[in-house]
Amino acid sequence: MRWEDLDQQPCSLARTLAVVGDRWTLLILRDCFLGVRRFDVFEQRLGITRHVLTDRLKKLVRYGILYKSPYQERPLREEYRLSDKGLDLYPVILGLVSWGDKHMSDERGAPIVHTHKTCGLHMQPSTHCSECGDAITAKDVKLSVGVNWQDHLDEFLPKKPATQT
Amino acid sequence: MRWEDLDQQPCSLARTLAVVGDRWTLLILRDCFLGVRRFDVFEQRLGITRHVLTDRLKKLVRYGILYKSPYQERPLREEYRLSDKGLDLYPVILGLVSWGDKHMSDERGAPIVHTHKTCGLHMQPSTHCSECGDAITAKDVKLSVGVNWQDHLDEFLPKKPATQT
DNA sequence: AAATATAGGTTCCTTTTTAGAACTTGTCAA
DNA sequence: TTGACAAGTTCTAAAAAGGAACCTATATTT
Repeated sequence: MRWEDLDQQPCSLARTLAVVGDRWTLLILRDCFLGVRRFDVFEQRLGITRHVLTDRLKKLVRYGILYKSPYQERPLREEYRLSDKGLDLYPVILGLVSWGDKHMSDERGAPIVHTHKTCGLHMQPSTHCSECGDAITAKDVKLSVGVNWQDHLDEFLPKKPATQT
Repeated sequence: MRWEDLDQQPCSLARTLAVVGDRWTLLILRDCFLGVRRFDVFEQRLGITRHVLTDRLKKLVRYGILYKSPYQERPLREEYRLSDKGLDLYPVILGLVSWGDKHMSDERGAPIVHTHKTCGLHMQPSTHCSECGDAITAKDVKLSVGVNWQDHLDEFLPKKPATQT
């Protein structure tokens, strides 16, 4: 299976990872959220090779997460900017950062602090139910197969269920 | 830079990606959240090679995201289970799935439906401020460098700020 | 007793990705 | 005329992943 073929899988996680699930893409997007827009700035900040950077930017444009916008002519130069689809990835980045703050940080604490403009306080993201608004954890949610996907049931559930303890 | 050296970077996103930022790890964890615990079940469901699966499971154990638990002796067999640190990754998975549901799904809709046990409704995750509880998007949050990290400022902010439009 | 099955790997070789450095193109400034 | 700049492309080498066969201890089947 070629990696990008994951975007045809009957799983939204696999489809998302087909786009952002490699070594570099989410770091590129982090820099986008920090305001980086130009090829050479990505290159210097990330230490990524030009070849891979070119490839990843093209892919992000192809999937509509970034778009190219000219900032000068003669010679034509374009910068990369987040589309609405790209901005929608913010909760994902925030989730990853928050997990890292909690589980991977050293004695100096979190490198980046998030300030909520509305209330003015330093915040961590908290995941809530879209329907009732309650905060949720893994144990509060039950997964089931969507009505149009019943024929893929065997791909979702383990073939050999783990023993319950 | 070796990939895993990212876990020393002054960025919680990079540190998190050092652990889960490769092609397979988040798909393995998805299966963990669906109840998969054994080597051969992961292998069959994912179509991953045994070599890479061995490597990723070892890494997840090394970082304390999974732990091995014996389920029989003679011969000793162990299964892989999510630790609390692993369970904390649930919001990340939910965020990625939710983005895929919105931006990568076809006419059949979301393959997996999430039911909130408390309210009984199908839900999408919603990201909120831990302090005031309001729902947030990318535009509601301002990033700044933590007090113990001021000397790394140049690594956080673009060296050549993008022109504002 | 010998052969087969099972779970969880390891080994070996091939293919694909990534790294690292040099080269390209159009334009402007010294 | 030479050099700089931005955004690539091209080349070779190294690292990672894919694919298949082999290994080990035990239990079951023939």
